[in-house]
Amino acid sequence: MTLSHGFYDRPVVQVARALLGCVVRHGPTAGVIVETEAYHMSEPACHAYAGLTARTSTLFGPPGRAYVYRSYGIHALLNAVCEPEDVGAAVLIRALEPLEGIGLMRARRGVDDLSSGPGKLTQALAIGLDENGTDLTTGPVLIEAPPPGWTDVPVAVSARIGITKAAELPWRFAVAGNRHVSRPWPAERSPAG
DNA sequence: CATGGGATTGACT
DNA sequence: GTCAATCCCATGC
Repeated sequence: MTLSHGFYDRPVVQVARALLGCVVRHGPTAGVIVETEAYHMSEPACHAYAGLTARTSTLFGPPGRAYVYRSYGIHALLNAVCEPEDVGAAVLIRALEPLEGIGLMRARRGVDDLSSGPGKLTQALAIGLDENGTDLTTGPVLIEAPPPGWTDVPVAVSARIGITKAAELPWRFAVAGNRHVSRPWPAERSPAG
């Protein structure tokens, strides 16, 4: 079942956590979200921190839309816009566990590592800048509720990756123990050290 | 109009 | 571990 706009009209950190186990679908290809990060206009790592510009207009738009942008001139990264209109916030989809259309995804990628990273999953699902601003409840890119077996998954939390500002915020979420995450999960601190 | 930086990935040492 | 590739956009003159 496709998620409603109301799902996204909540604090972005809450949505980032709730998206774990949900399904991203684009045409014949689909995958289960196993890693996310939250971004909010109140902290400098978020593109919306600079205010409303041509680039960030999608972030400040209504919740439930896709924010797709180009990173390092090479990769397209997929986000889900959250919180009410005029609040710049989004959840970055960082990793998927392949679910449907795996053969097509492998053909697009050319390797066996299909979607364990934000730039990889957009290539596997053929999501590009054309999808920026499209509605995640009507497509072409859809996000659906967790399938059987993916509800109430155990959640691991850590700091966000690959940023230089506000890097200390614990706004990265993943399905605990899942092997499709983008980078090795930080070892949990044990009493023995 | 010129310049600088970035929420990444892949290849190489 | 280190480093280059490469496009869009924000900023400054």
